[in-house]
Amino acid sequence: MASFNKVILMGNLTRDPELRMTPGGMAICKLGIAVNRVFTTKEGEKREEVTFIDCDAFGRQAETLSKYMSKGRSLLIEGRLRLDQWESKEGEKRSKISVVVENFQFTGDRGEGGGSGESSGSAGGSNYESSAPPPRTTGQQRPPEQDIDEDVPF
Amino acid sequence: MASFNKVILMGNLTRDPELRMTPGGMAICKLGIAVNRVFTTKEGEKREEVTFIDCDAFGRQAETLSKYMSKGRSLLIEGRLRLDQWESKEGEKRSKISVVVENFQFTGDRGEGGGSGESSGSAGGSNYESSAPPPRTTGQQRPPEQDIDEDVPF
Amino acid sequence: MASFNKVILMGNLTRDPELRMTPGGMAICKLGIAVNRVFTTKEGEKREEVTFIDCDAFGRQAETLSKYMSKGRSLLIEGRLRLDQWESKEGEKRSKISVVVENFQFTGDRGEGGGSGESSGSAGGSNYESSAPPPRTTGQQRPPEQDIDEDVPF
Amino acid sequence: MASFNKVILMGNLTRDPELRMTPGGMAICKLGIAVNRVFTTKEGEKREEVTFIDCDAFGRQAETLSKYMSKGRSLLIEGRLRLDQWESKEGEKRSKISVVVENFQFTGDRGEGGGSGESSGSAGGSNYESSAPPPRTTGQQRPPEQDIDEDVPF
DNA sequence: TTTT
DNA sequence: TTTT
Repeated sequence: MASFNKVILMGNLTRDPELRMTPGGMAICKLGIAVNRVFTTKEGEKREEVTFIDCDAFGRQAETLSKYMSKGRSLLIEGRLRLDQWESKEGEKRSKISVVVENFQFTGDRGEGGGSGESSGSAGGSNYESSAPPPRTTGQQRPPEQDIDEDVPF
Repeated sequence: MASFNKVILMGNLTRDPELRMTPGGMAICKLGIAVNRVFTTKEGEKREEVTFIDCDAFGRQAETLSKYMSKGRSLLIEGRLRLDQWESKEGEKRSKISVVVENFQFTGDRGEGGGSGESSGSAGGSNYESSAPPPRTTGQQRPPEQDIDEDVPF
Repeated sequence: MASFNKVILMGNLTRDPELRMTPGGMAICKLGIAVNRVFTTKEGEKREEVTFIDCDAFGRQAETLSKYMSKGRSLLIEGRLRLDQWESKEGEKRSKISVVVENFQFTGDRGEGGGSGESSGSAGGSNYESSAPPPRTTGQQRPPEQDIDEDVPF
Repeated sequence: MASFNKVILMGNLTRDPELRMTPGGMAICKLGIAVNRVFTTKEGEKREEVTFIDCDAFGRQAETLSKYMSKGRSLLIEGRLRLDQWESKEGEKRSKISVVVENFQFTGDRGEGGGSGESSGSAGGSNYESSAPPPRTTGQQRPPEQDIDEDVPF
């Protein structure tokens, strides 16, 4: 029953981010990323293998990504695998693996400096002895409100 | 400037969790975890290397961990490294690396089933075309409120 | 140009492992894993999302997995995403994301104890001052071929 | 008994790499890395938290890192936590957590392009039907010693 | 200070 | 094609 689902990818955007909005008003940013792997075969030839994968970011992360990212840029993504399943019009079952973005880092291959999907929330940790010290962590997606929610997580 | 800090550990608690409270009312759970690594030396001897590391969880995660975990139990932790620095009374600089827990999973070595540090938050992803589709993800620490926060994350 | 491709999954096998052999004599183990995610919607309903994903292990790891794993068992996998692309007989482009296993851990939901994809290699680290100190790490999944190549890795 | 120990860090070197040699002739590269985390406190102040951590790489990886890295450069490291324990001359027990490097990627904050700790080994995966199919993966960091051990990994 |  |  225990489960874990973590993906960490660094690569380059294969196209400009696409920002959409759900009927419910949630921003979604659709990204395509290419992750290269260079390796040498047993015979000593150099080869490159590319993994193209689609990623979805949500909420404020979606907005940030669509605002600052563009085709070709380098990005580090942390997220989880998600399986989408549907039926084609011909009635065949189809499915696709993509990545749900949970966190990201701009990585500066073009010298863009390092922005991140992290943000609000306070220190967390070393200084929690101080007066109002809500600990915190991986950002935007974990606002101060996080500990308001009261029900047991399982 | 880009940076990333991710730790994923699975091991056993070396002591019962200790629950504390900050002056500001934030719960902190202090954990000790032992992570074993078995390897075979060049000479063919089997050896075991143990890494003992202290971890801190916060907020509702702290409460859940202290409620359900105990010495010896198996736990999967996701978090980040944190450095604490201080001076000993003798005036020497001291420092210590620990782990700030961002997520966890009970792993059932004793058949305890799988609870998790994940919780509230809605679907996220496949069903975002639906009417009220707030995506969501890694849990407790990312409540629905996550996209309320408006400032740019960097 | 920098890239990174890491997946860490824990879940249950959806079928018995399937062991194959390449023409070149390399063992391949094909696995299907189900990774569950339980979450609570904004409206407070509990839901479960499952990600089914195919994984391939190679060499001695393939043999170990096929020998000790079976449908339903729990497994922790570390690996990388791989994209396979081909054309259907109808001439349509098809592609599929799977996971190449680089390391694994048996996780004991059924009390199976903890075996691992790690093996041979010596200490590495704390004891490297000793006489024969070749450090080592993630083992088994790195077949003999790997150390043939002697030149600079980039 | 199941265990897992994975660290992924991206940051900047705090000093030039230091290359040493063990009595047994194994190269060791000692690195200091600084990982920054920027966050906003509950009160809206921006703060930065830095984690300094020491890392050791071995074998050919050690040589590559010492050859191409220098103070200030950006690096992505994958590895595991290791605990060293000793006694001070005063007889106190001391310990220190560091990181054993298992893989790395040069990350181009200064435009250095992307070298990597990966190397030799062949495709792995998509092309394993071909004649010479040794799959491969995380390379270089796994010195020749690793494949000496032939028995089952647990 | 240490767990399986 | 699907596991707990």
